[in-house]
Amino acid sequence: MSVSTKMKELRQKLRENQYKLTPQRQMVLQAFLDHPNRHLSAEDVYSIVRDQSPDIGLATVYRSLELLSEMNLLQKIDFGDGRSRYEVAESGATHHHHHLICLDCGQVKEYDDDLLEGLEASISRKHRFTIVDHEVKFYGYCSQCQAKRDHEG
Amino acid sequence: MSVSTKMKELRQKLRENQYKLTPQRQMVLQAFLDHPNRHLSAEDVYSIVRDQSPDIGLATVYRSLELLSEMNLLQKIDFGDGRSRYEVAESGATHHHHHLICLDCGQVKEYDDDLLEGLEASISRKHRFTIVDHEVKFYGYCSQCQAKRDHEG
DNA sequence: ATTCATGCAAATCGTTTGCACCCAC
DNA sequence: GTGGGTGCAAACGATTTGCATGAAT
Repeated sequence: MSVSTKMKELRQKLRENQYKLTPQRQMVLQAFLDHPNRHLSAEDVYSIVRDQSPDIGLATVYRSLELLSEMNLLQKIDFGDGRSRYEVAESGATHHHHHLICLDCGQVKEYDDDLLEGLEASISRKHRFTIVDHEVKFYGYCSQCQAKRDHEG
Repeated sequence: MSVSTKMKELRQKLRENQYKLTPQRQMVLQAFLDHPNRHLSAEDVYSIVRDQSPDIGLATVYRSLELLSEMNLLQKIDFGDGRSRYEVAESGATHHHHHLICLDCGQVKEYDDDLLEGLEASISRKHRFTIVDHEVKFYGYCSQCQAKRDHEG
């Protein structure tokens, strides 16, 4: 649970896959550790990392994000806003959280999911489809924006 | 349920919103009626419509897709393959289907959803979030691709 | 030393937009 | 007739790629 746990995981997984441990890759992962509960886009990461290391290239950020996702250190998510976003992947394989996306302010809330595991099994059987992952998004209005809407009629 | 039902709906909704009924808009909708159970991208529609009307512009297809979605005749979906896809929207407001996406061949199967309505209510209450829509995707392997994988080990 | 990673700029791809002409109303 | 719609080409924004240099092993 210490700050360096994920970083050690990075070190180890890079070695396993014969990739090199570069400062850029560490910095990209660190950006996520420094901004928990956020869903950073490539540009977000670029701007965070550039504060510390102005010479880093945006392409390197993209390449690092892809690599970290392949190694399951990051999870790529798509909120339909035209750019990919990423978050630190949960270690436990199947049990992850999903998102409540506000259609007004764009805020993304997380919610923990337990209820879909059973559903998976029945769908899997019924459709002869081996399910390895699922993704659930709820669209609506957060309490603030809902209040706003109530006022405006 | 006849072929022209949706087309009449188009005519009516265009009028309601003071938009004009053009052959291009009709042809775009017709492309979906002629290809049921498919999830057409803008390029797909463009190539279908161009057979009949070679002078149509891709931009017009995009503009029609946007308009038809706004009027809830089409539903925009995102399978994360880098392009937006569309399908004819279900008339009943809340009850729609979801998708099983094969990670190998990319095939998309549909499945009917009944079970999430109850879930919505409890999430809505717990998170103070007014839910207006949801989207569920299951990722995995269709029976053919699963068989292939079993052979290859 | 070797191999892989980086930074930069150019290329790519889906989608959007500006504009002059055209057509549904 | 007029205002919105179209086709075309150019612009756009996110992401990818080619290539020469640089750094981790």
